[in-house]
Amino acid sequence: MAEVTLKDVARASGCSIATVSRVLAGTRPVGAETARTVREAAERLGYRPNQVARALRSRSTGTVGLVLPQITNPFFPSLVRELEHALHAGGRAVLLADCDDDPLTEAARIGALLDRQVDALFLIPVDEHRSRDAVADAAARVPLVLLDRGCGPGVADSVAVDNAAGMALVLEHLAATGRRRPCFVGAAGTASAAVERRTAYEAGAAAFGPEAAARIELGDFSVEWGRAAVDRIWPARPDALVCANDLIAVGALQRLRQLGADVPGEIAVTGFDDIPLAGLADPALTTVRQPVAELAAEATRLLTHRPGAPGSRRAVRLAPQLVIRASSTPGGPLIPRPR
Amino acid sequence: MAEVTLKDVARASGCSIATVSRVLAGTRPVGAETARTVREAAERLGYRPNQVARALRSRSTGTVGLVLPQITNPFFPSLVRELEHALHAGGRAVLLADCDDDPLTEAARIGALLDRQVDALFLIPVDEHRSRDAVADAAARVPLVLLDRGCGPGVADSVAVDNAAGMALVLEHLAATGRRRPCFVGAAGTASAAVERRTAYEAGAAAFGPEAAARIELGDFSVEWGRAAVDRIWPARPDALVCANDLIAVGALQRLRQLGADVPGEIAVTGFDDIPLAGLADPALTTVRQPVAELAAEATRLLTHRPGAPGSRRAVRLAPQLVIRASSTPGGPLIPRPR
DNA sequence: ACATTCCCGGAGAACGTTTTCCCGAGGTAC
DNA sequence: GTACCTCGGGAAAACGTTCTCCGGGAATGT
Repeated sequence: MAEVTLKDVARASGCSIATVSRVLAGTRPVGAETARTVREAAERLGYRPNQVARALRSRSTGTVGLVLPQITNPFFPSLVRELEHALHAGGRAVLLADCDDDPLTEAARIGALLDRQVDALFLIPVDEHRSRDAVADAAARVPLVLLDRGCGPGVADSVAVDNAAGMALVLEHLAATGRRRPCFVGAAGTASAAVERRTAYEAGAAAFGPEAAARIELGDFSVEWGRAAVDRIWPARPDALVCANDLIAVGALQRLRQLGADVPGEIAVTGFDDIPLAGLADPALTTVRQPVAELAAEATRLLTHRPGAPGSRRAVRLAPQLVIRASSTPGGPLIPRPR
Repeated sequence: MAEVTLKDVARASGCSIATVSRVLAGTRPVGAETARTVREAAERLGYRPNQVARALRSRSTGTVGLVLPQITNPFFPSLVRELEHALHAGGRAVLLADCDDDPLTEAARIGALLDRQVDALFLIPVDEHRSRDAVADAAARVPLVLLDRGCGPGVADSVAVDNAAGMALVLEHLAATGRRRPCFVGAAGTASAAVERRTAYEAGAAAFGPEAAARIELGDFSVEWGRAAVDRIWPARPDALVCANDLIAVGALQRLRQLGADVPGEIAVTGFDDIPLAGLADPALTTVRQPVAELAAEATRLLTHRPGAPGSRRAVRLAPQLVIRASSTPGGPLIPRPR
C-alpha cells in the first residue's frame, strides 16, 4: 500500500530505473521483450508515477492556475467547468483561486500559484487597472491568458466574447421587432465589458435616432442596480431596455413587474451573458449567449501554441449568439436567426 | 529573472544551503547575526521557495483536492468559495475537479488528484452508491472529508447540514402560519439529501394529520421537475408546497404563476439550500439556508485534526437556518424567529 | 579484417528542497 | 584537567523522477 516507485518496478522487472522510465514514458525506443516485462511488473505492482518528482525534474507541473474574481458570480461556473474539462482532457490539473473581488487578494493568489510552479495561468482580472501590475508580472513568468475581461493593452493574450457584435445583435433584433425608443442600463467604470457594451450601444443606437444613443444609465453589474435603474428610466417610457448583463436585466424585470409594466408588450428587456438565471426569469430573458465552450477551447489552444514570445499579444474575439426569449417577443419566443 | 534558489541565497549570504533553509523555514535556531544576513540576502534576491521541491522532499504538497459533481449546480459555487478561502488562509492550494455528474469521471479525477499527491481530499460524491468504491479507496490513501452528501456509512468523515432539522424548521413555520395541507415535492433515488429530507418531511408532516405525510411526489432536483410536479399536485389544492430544494421550488413557483395560483395567498412554497436564485424568485422564496461558511470551516478542521485513524469516522451535522421570505408569508416577510 | 554506425541498456547526475549526521568551539561540572 | 553537554554551522543524503552520457554488442560498410 505504500508508494511503489520506479525503483520497485525496476527491481521487480530486473532492469534499471532508467529503462523503466523510458518504457513507461515512451521517451526512447526499448526492446520489445524488456518493454513487456517492465509494463507487466508496473501493472502488477500498481505503479503510479509521482507527479511531484516528475514535475521537479522536468520543470513542468502539468498544472494550470485559474484565477477569478468571484466564483459566486453566476457567469463563471460554466466557464470554470469548460476550462476544467478542457485542461483535464489534456492531462493537466487546475489550481483554483478565488479573489473575493479584491485586487490585493488577486495579487497574493497569483503569487501563491507561481510559487507552486504552475505551467500557465488563466486569469479573469478583478479590475482593469488595479490588476494590471500583478498580471503583467505574472505574464512575464508564465504563459498567461486573460479571459472575459481585459487588463490594458498588450499585457497578455486574451480571449473574450465580441461584446460589440453581441450588442449589435440585440439592437438589430429590437429594431426588427418594431422597437423605437431603446434605453441602455449599463455599468460605470472602466472594466472592458462595461466599456465595450456601452460604446457598442451608443454606436448601434444611432440607428434609432440621435436621442436614443443618449438614453444611458450607468450603475454596476447587479440586480439591485437593475431595480434602481428602472425607477429612473420608466417615467420616460422607453419601449426597450437594453441591459449590460443578465443580473441588471433580472433586476429590471422584477421592478417593472412591481410597477405593473407589461413585458414584453409595453417594453422589451434584454440581457447579456445568458447565465442560468436568464432562462428562469419571468418572462424568460432575451439575452446574448457567450460561447463558453469556445472561450475555453480557444484559451487552452492559446497557451499550448505560445511558448512565450513577449512581442505579440493576441486578442481573440469570439462571436456571441442571440438567444431570443419571451422578454422581447410579444408573440412568444421566435426562432433565433442564423448569423 | 531566472529562478533564484537556496543555493543562490547561500552564496550571496556566504553560508551553507542548510543554514539558509533553517533560517527561512525556522526549523532550528540559528545565530542572530547569520539569520539577519540570510534574510537580507533572500529579500534582496527575491527568493521564493520552490514548492515542488519542497513537496518532494517533505512529502507534503500543501495541496487539497476538491472534487464535485457539477460546478454549475447553483449550490456549489458558494461552498467552493468558502472552502477555497479556508484553505488558502492556511497556505494550502485547491486542485479543482468537476465530475460532470458521472461516477466514472469522478473516479478518474480522484485518481489524477492522488497522483498529484494531494494532502487531502474534499469530495462531494456524485452518487451515494456508485461513488462508494472510488471514495473508499481514496479515503484509505489520504484524509478525505465528504461534503453535503453522504456515501454509505463508515466510508469517510463527513460534514453536512442537518437536513432533518431544516425540514422541521420549515414544517414548524408552515404550521405556525396556519397552513394545514402541506405537500412534499422531493427527489427519488438514494442520495442522502433526497432521503433525509423526504423522511424528515414524513416524520414532521404527521403533525398535520395522517394523510399529509402521504402527499409526496418524487422526481429529481431540477426546475423542470418542479414545474411538472405542480401539474400533478395542484388539483388536490394543498396550501403548502414543501420542496426538497430551491430549484424544484423555483420551478413550482413558475408553474403556479402560469396557472394563476396565488402564492403565498392560496399556497405557500418553500425550498431548501438558499441558493442565490431563491432571493431573486418572485415571490422571493422561503427556504432553509445551509451554513456554508461553517461547513467549510468544519471540513478544514476535520482534516487537520485527523491523521487518518481508520477506526472512527466522524459525521458532523450543522444546524441550518430558516430564511423566511414572501413565498410563505401573505403579509410580507416576517422576522425569522431565533432558534 | 577493421572502422563505423546503430541499438539497447545501465550508471549516475540533476532538479531544489529538507533533514540527518557530524564537527568544532565554548561552556560547565566534577 | 578531563568529561560532557550545548550551540551554531556545514557536508551530504534523500525524495522519485528525467535525461545525459557511456559502453558493449550486433549490424553494416569498405
